[in-house]
Amino acid sequence: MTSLSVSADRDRAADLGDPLLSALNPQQRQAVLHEGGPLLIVAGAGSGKTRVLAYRIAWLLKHRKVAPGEIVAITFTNKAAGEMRERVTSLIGPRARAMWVSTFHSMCVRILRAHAKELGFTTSFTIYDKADSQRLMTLVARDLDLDPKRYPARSLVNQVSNLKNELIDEESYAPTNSAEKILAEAYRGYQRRLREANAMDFDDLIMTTVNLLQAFPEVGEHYRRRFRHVLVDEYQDTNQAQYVLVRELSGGAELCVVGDADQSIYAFRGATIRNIVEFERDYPQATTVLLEQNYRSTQTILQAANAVIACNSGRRPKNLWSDQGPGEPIQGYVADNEHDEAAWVAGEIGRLRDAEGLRPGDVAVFYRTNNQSRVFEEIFIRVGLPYRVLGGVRFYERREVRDALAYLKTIGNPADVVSLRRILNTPRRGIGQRAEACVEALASRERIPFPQALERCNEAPGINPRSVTSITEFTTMMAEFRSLAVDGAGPSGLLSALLDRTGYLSELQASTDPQDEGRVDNLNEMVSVAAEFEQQRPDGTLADFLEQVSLVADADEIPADAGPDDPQPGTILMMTVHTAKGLEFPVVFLTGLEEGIFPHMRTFGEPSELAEERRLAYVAITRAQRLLHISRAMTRTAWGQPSYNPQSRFLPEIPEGLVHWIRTEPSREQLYSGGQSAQARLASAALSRGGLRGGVGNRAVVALDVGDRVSHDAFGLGRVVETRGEGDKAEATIDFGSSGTKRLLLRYAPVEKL
DNA sequence: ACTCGGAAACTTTTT
DNA sequence: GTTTCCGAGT
Repeated sequence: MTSLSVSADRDRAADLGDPLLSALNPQQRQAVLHEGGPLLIVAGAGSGKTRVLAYRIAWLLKHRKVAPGEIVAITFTNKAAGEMRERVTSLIGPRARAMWVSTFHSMCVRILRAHAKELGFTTSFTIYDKADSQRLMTLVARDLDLDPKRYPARSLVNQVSNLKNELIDEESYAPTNSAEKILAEAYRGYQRRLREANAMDFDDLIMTTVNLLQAFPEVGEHYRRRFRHVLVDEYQDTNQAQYVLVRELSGGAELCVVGDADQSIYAFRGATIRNIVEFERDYPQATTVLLEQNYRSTQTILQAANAVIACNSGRRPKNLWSDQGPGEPIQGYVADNEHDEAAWVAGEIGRLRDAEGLRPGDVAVFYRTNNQSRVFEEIFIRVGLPYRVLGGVRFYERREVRDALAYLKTIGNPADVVSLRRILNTPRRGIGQRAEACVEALASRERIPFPQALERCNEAPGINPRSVTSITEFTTMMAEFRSLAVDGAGPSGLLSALLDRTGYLSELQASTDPQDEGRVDNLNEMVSVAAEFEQQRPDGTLADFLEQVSLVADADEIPADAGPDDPQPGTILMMTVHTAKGLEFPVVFLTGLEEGIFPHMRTFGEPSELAEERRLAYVAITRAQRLLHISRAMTRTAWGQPSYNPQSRFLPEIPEGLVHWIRTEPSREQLYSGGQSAQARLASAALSRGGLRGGVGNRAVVALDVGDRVSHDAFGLGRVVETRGEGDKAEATIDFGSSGTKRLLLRYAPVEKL
């Protein structure tokens, strides 16, 4: 669209006098008003993407005579879907409820449930998550007598997942070598078992929907006729299967996709950046709108982000800008080690709190990998700063919760063998491996499904009569639960009944393990979740409940935005950079900027993976609104051994003038004089006693020369290849043979000269 | 049938 | 260093 027509649109908006448009900048307005061909909105970080999507939908409903039922808006997260629905509702009222605003996966479940029969499933099919899939694949691999060392179930599941993301089903997969032939066999066995279990895994939800739309033309036609507008959020995160799904759905619709190639950080899950990069080739009639004005950060922060991402080659140039002015410089810190880094972060937060009333809730700490959170937790506890770690073990991944859900799944879908086998002997009721194997043998001999073999367990060859009794008791109990469900017991009633009747709850309550107390709490929470579900959806079925639980990772992990006037101090949020995507914070600490950490060691070999690490850095930087801190540690304990890491390549990519370095790489004199580090200051300030690790960094330095043979606690025997520096800074490059060649800072490395 | 101990692994994870 | 999984022992 030309700028001429933009101004024409603006005039029309003025004519209409609609306040919807006055809150938008010209590019945003163009995106909202665009009519006709496919639309690509390239939305830089913080450029008001969600607002544009919501306003566009509101505009469609209000001014273009589009009915809510003719719109489908697809997101990746439930949170994004919820936010979008809420924003549209606040713009145009409750009419918005008839729209389809959902995640890829829940949209697909909705379609699949409606057509389950055609596909050979019942409407209450079970959705398997990664853990379920892995258990199922373990069964398949055992069936095929695969060596679990050479073909771990984990790896097979991942490979199958990749194939499904490429829409290659088990029939069309053409193996070309022996390893692939094994994979093909595993794939077929896995799909057969899924069908027998009346279950689909996450990737099936997408692939099967595509197959459905393509194999049943009248079904595809139905949805193409229904949807006049298809909108897709975070388009850079779509994989091949989702790409085709969107194509199939939008055949008769106006398509609008929003995304930012520079924020594509999920390639490892199958997302392919090509979908957004090649949008204009896929859809030659496409119009592209570029949103570059940022409403989140200071110009300083944006300049840093722009400079770093510009180092990626082959990208569409984009220049984020802000009218907020330069703001404060970025604060940089080079720490001695990860404890010192954490101490600096803690000290800085304390200082900002005292000096300018910063609330902990305004602060976020980012790191590349989860294990980096520990040192921060330690120091925050010690100095008394309130914090929360995002993204640990999730509620629905806890053992007791999964057990309870497995009961519900087995009740709702008797064919679900993975859930059935999970609870068969949980809590312990004397049905061990031996008994299970006997039933399994019966199943394969009679060529009947496992649940049926369980019913006929007395026929199982070589089974212990005591096991038969236990199994009969178990199957009777499950039948009772099913009749409870048939008689109208809701999920919460069923849950309470089974937790009680199975003895699961009483076993936990009787336990002396302190962890089990929390498990009881979690199960109570589970019952509350179920009760809440019944209240919200009185006619919701057990399958509906299980669907919600399977497709909603965690409802409210991130506390609602408090806002600057909130008297609540809030808590510091700690998370990986991946988790931070889509969030924003007044003050951000981006930590661990070291080669091997960020960018991660595993990405070194692959330029495309390094480019993704850089995008990750870009995402991290653009989360900061007002003040960004960046830091790195000279040495860091990894896998129990200290290692020296040079600065991250991303650091020198930030223009020098933007960063104020509080502390740089210490000179030798400073190292000798000891002081100056945040860790040392914190220790001398006597914030606590005894907690600081005295051992680290105080090792006597071994004098080494090239050619010396050494022994290392972890790496074993090695030979010195090169030495550099002296005193506390002395390093040596040592070839450990099969353990690889390492560069070690001798002050820290546990090496002995032989 | 269960428990304990040693070996091995070990990025990121919206569904 | 920490966690997870498998196998041997009780």
